[in-house]
Amino acid sequence: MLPGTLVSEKTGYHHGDLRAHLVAAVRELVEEKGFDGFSIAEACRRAGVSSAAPYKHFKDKQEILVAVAVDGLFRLGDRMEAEAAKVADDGLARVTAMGRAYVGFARDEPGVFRLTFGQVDTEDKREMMRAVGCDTFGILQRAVADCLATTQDDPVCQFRSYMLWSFVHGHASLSMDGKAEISEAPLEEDRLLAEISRRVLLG
Amino acid sequence: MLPGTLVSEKTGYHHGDLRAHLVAAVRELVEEKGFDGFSIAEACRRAGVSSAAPYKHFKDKQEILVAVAVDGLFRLGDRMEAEAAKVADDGLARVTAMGRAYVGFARDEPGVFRLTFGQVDTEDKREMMRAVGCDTFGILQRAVADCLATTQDDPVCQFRSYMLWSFVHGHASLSMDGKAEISEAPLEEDRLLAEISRRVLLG
DNA sequence: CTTTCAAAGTTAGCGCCTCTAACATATGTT
DNA sequence: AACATATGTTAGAGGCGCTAACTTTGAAAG
Repeated sequence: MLPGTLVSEKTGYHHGDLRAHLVAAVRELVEEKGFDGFSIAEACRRAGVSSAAPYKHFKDKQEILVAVAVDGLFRLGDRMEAEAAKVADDGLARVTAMGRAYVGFARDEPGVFRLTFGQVDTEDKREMMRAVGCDTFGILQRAVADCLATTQDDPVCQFRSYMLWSFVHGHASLSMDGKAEISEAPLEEDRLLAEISRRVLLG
Repeated sequence: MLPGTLVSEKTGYHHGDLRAHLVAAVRELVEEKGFDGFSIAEACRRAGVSSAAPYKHFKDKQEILVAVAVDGLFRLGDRMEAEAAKVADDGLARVTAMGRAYVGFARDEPGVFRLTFGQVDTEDKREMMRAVGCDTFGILQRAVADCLATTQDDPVCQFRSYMLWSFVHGHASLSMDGKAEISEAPLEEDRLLAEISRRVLLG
């Protein structure tokens, strides 16, 4: 079965697709209770299995969280591409749209966002997150290369892509839980994102 | 006694200054094990008291973490001011120096940094963090106002201060655990920070 | 100097959590 | 049909957060 298709109901003893259901349950719980403060046990109750079941699919709690984080990273990438596809064929506008998608994701799923960009303990999982993160960052890099009329491996493109990423990631993190309101400036988000893109890409 | 002076040894039954010792122990543990994955119980062992002792000083675990976060925010502010004081009387250079201090703090104390800018559950504690965060952000705002030859309450100053904060916060977060290396560009940090200040303040 | 009392420790223990071991049941291959 | 494997189960060890009830201590009040 394709991963991520939550179709099968529990067929008596076996669950059907516990792995995906668990990831979904944990995702919900991470949003509801924060990514500390939730428990695997509760996700099990929600998925209708015993609290030992997850360990047939995951080594430990950390591995489940990584699965949720990877899933989140993919959805973030999809959202960026979708938002960029909506706007006209203008490089700058597309980059701005990606920023909007990024911030929107952080605001819609703060728990997953924090998980995705939080720490990972073990080395192999860090490597996995790095690989998937690389793909997602590549989406932005392509748009920037397009905008600057250069290639993705151009150091200038990479430098500016990273600047954009920093900017948007920072704003997303700060605005997520109201820290942006420390600055009393009335923050029109669209203006901010457009300004950011302009200053980085055309400066 | 001044807060933060960890002098008194345990005098038989009473500890002397358990509150400060606990905060220090938790700070260490948050660095060692991450801010999930550590336990109050372990901090107690390290401070040489029973696992029930903390609850004479703090309502719950969350309140201890807030204390560590607030402490971290103060130290971040101090570090920013110290780094800025080192450089010549040039507004732009000072802002850059503050960025360097911010990123340095994140790299030296990633656990505390994540804690400080992570979520807080209860409303009153969120309010406390907001107040202290406001003070710290004010340090940057003053430097920016100086640089733009305007006042702190000027909307332009606030807008640009926030842009700087986003930028630096984003870079700090991403570089902390190697996510910056996703971009393969050789990142000379000083150049990056200088570029950021320039683009935001002079753009 | 004694008495008293609040502050700040202690032990005991409940309920919940993570994770393991041993056992049970379904599925699919030969 | 028989077996192997994957994926469930229950039982339970060990750890943690937090509370209740008790104890020690230092210091203020008489």
